[in-house]
Amino acid sequence: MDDASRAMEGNSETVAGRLALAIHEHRLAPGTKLVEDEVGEIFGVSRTVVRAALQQLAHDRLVTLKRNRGASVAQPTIREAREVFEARALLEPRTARSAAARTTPADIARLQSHIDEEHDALHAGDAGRALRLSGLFHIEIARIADQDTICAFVTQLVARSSLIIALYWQRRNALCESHAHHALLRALADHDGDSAEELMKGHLLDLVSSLDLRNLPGPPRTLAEALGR
Amino acid sequence: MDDASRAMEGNSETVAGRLALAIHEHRLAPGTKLVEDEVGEIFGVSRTVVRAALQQLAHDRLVTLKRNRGASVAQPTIREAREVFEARALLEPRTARSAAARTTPADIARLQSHIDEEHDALHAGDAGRALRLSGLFHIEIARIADQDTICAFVTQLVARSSLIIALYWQRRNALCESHAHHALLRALADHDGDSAEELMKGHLLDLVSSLDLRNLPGPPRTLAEALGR
DNA sequence: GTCGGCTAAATTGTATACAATAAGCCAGCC
DNA sequence: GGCTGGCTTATTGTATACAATTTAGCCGAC
Repeated sequence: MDDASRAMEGNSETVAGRLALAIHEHRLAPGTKLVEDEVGEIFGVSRTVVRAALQQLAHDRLVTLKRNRGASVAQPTIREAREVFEARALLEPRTARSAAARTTPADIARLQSHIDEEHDALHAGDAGRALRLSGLFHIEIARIADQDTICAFVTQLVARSSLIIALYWQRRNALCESHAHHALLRALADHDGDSAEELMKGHLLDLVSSLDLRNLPGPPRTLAEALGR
Repeated sequence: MDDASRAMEGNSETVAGRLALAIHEHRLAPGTKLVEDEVGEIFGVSRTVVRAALQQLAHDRLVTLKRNRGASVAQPTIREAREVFEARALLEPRTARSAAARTTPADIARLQSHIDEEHDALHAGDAGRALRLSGLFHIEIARIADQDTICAFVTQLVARSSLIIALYWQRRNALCESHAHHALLRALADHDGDSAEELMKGHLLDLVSSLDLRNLPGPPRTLAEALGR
């Protein structure tokens, strides 16, 4: 707990952002207990601001908050995982279509840099960072569509997806097939709304199919595990 | 500030819920300043819990929170109003379709009671309560679809719609044409997903068209109003 | 008479103290 | 030996105290 790791701005948004980043990059595993005093000492702030940050994260479903029991990194159930991707399926394809009509060269450059950075991170072995950049790609598309409200929803869904991937990832071969993102980039550059919508729809289906959402081995193993032994 | 009006449970969710209800029923107008001490005294809790409640409402965009400047009931811009209804257009029609496949007689009864209560409230002159019940109808449909995640989004969007209606309502004739809701109820009862989706889509379009989202007379009248006089 | 800065009041931001609740632990009992 | 009971500790819930910031009003200078 050296001084370098603390002494940042004391506002709760910074703390929430740092925690969210750690969750997003899979440095904080689902189920990890987040004790207020500990977090506060790490960031050099009091419990007051830590509590505000945790409540913020709980509202985004990144953290589970039980009364008198404290906060933990959320463990989405299989049902919740399905719901998140169903919501994304409703929002993102049509949003990609809207984005295609508004994409500027600057947007293309930014998306391309995301793909490049993701590629670099993957080859550097930093899968967490790659995953986060992959999510940023989706958020960026919602931003290009100039829809703040939908962008906020997508941002939350992408963050929750990161937790879902941490729990239910199965197909370890192609971590984040940037192929799909590259194809999307092309459709956006060509202002081809039809293709963008279809590509996004297919991409999300691919994502879901890369998860193991069949049985219940993940979070609800409290009882099952105890009975199995 | 009699004792009857305070002395409820001191948790922030209760306070947030009470405030949200007041906003939803148009008893708290957009732009109203929410001073922490005042709210705390009204509900008989300390600023700590009031702050938590306000942050919660701010996350739902029902309240605007500016650093060192406090909280106010949000004043959605025209742009935000459009975005909210665009998001609803993406989420609700398809959700109504899903709901139609799962609607039970108990669901029908509950929806019917919402329509009836809305009718009663309207004839009793309680437009605020009618508006809230009208919103509950939409939320109930998302709940029937058994989609907690989408339901949470719809809940937030309905609440924000209430603020938008407070600011931009124009067509005063048919307050909440329960005709549309009644038709939707029929489609759900018949498990007619196609009709439910179409009816919901049309209903949302009607809602938007009943608003005056053209010029900028609403919230940004800070400068315009001053210049006009 | 108006503009500028200065002071005071009000309000929010943060930390800490205390109370309440839950979890862990040891002892005693069946 | 295992279980139950109360005690201890750790952690959260809430209130309050203090610091920082904004806001309003006022006085003085130009």
